Amino acid sequence: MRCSLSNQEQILRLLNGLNNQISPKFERCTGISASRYELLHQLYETEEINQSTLQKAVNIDSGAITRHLKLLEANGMVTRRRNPSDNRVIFVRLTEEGRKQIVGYKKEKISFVNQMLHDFNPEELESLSDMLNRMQNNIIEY
Amino acid sequence: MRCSLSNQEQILRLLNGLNNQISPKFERCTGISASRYELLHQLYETEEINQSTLQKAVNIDSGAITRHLKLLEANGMVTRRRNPSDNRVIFVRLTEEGRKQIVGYKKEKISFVNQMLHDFNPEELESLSDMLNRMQNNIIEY
DNA sequence: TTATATTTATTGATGGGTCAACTATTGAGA
DNA sequence: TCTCAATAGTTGACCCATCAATAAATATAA
Repeated sequence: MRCSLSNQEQILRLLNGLNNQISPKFERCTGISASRYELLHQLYETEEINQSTLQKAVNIDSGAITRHLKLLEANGMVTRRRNPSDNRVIFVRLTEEGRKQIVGYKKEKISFVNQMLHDFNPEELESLSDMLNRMQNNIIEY
Repeated sequence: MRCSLSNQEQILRLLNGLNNQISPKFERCTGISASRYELLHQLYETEEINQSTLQKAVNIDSGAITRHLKLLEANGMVTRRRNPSDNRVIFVRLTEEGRKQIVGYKKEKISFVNQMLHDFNPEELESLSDMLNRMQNNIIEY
């Protein structure tokens, strides 16, 4: 019944539950985790990028970025080199192999998303996207 | 720019990013993790409940339930006993101490959620809640 | 009854995330 | 110039989730 939960409180519960459901299913369907996919996708769109801007784009901790990239490098998906003019930063880029692989991942991702949102019309997608962004902004200072 | 991402694909990215943001912030503000809160809340609403129905309500793995409860039991928040008429199942209930504590958590949670959704009108909440549920249903078979 | 299947809970291995402490490099001001 | 602050990345400790393998109790069917 859950009658004692306000609509607002429900949202949080739904979000958390939904994410717990999505993560393993996404990975099963696509062969890659959602964060890892976003990371690769980000790399796919730019020639070369440093880790801290990558981190901001993907919304995970810099420690997590480091570990992802070390693994991807070991798997030959990515190469890294220091910025010669600033030895603190590291430039990351996809290898040829990596560029090929991500195409396959993208296909799987799209088909997963299509299923998940198959009954959403464009206005709903727009509105959902807007609301998610607003939530994120509303807690940005915490 | 992210021009190459369809609206549908964006949603998944937003959801993942949002959850990564929410989890630590929720915990900082309320003093408890979102899943743990839901678990306690569920217990708050029923006298006594067994772990497998608890698991379905909170949407996490049964292993996670076990570990949460062991910790909560160690902290004196819950008690557990076997069902005398079926020794496989374990009944869980809040202690008096637990009931007191959760009231405080609930206050913190509500204020967090109020901030996160402060600019949402009732129709939006309704619609958001509906869409999240639909997404969950759409991937239920995966 | 006895063998088999199902259900409930637990545990270990693994992966992904945070935070905080640390190193190394660069930048800026006295 | 020299010191101090800021920035980029790495690492270890920790939490929370999944999955797969297990144990124990019960249900089912031959």
